[in-house]
Amino acid sequence: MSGLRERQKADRHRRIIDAATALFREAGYEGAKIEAIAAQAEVSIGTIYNYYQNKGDILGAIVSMEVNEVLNAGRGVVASPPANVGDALDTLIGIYIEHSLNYLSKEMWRQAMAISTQLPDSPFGQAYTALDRELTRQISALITRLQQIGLVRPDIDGPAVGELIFNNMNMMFIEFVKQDEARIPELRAAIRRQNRVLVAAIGV
Amino acid sequence: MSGLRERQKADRHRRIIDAATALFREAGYEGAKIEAIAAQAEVSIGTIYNYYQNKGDILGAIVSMEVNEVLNAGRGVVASPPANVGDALDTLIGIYIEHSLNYLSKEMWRQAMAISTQLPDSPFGQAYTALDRELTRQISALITRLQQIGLVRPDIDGPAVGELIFNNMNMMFIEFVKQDEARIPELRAAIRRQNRVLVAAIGV
DNA sequence: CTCAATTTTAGAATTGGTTCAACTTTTCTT
DNA sequence: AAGAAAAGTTGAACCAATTCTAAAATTGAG
Repeated sequence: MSGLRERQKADRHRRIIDAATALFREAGYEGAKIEAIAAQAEVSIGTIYNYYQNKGDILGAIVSMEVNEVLNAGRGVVASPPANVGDALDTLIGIYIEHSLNYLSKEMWRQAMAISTQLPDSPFGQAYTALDRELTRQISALITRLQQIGLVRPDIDGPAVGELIFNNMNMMFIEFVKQDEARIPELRAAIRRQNRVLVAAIGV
Repeated sequence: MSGLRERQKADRHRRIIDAATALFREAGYEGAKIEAIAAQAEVSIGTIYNYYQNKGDILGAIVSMEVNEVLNAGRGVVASPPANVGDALDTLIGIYIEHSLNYLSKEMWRQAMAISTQLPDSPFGQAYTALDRELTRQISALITRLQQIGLVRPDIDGPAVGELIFNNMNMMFIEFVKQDEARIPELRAAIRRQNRVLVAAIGV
């Protein structure tokens, strides 16, 4: 199992990701040449393509780590949400949005999203779709939780509402990363406004 | 004004678009090489790049025509909508979705959407964002129209609801084009289900 | 311990979008 | 109608992602 080859492989994986993370941030996705990533990771170009199918998959590995962190952070809110539908949603969405630029620049997000629609069947494309689904599920889970607490009407279609809220938030986030000058507070305010009608409709 | 040069220019534009449309459909976006488009349009590679900044802008020109047609078709619904909030929304959204694959394949949509997030400042990126905004406006206009008719409560925030509905529909459409096996009736049914809560909430 | 099988690496070759400097065509001026 | 200026065209050269194949390293059987 854990022979020399295994350790070397893990080590090379880490070196490639570290090099790519640094270069993507410094030079942007397009600006980070595979040759440079290979050089910085002390690995050949061929090796990179042995580990990742294409440049996008390297970015994908980084994005996946980021989204998983966000999902983790969200679990706390679902477990014990603020005692008010509007605040509960705003808190969860706030976690998603506020974390989003910790490790990834807007340009990296743009590229990641573009690749996931361009190549939906690539490893990263599938992983990204799965992550979106988990985020949707988490929002639906929050609605369900609020129904249990008695803050949301029990006859509400939780999954449908969760999808609606996630899809709207996601599109708003896409527009947000497309505009370099857009700011997080305005994004959150816009989403709150959009959710208001819904919050009024589903609250007891 | 309408000298020889103008006519030649218009003719070359048309030839390039015709060649690209044919080749994109035959070989897919990636499969349609610029060299082949140039050959079929009886124009040199350089000329193509004189008319369009990059390959994506050629696809962009085709997508824009398609979306404008859809916007036009939607105007009729806004002018005289079905006498029921749910049906009105479903009819408008139905027009968008049913028209969507008339000229463009799913693969072409994927590429177009990817490019618009990847290069939001390219001519096509900006045009695509503008088209999305117009679609959003049209949905909001429908809500406003329904308020005038007295089918939607007058205190409802029409623009916010329009954004919510468009953003949800758009994300659903993105997922739809990402899956080659997804079918239009199921897409429409899923969107109807998501909109149901909202429809109930805004109806008088 | 040795060596053949297997896995992995290296980097040169390929590919296809994009750029650019030289050449043509059209238009304008007189 | 001639010549200069402006506008547009051309395709070979460039660049960076990806592919391919020969060479190197690791493993495990005997």
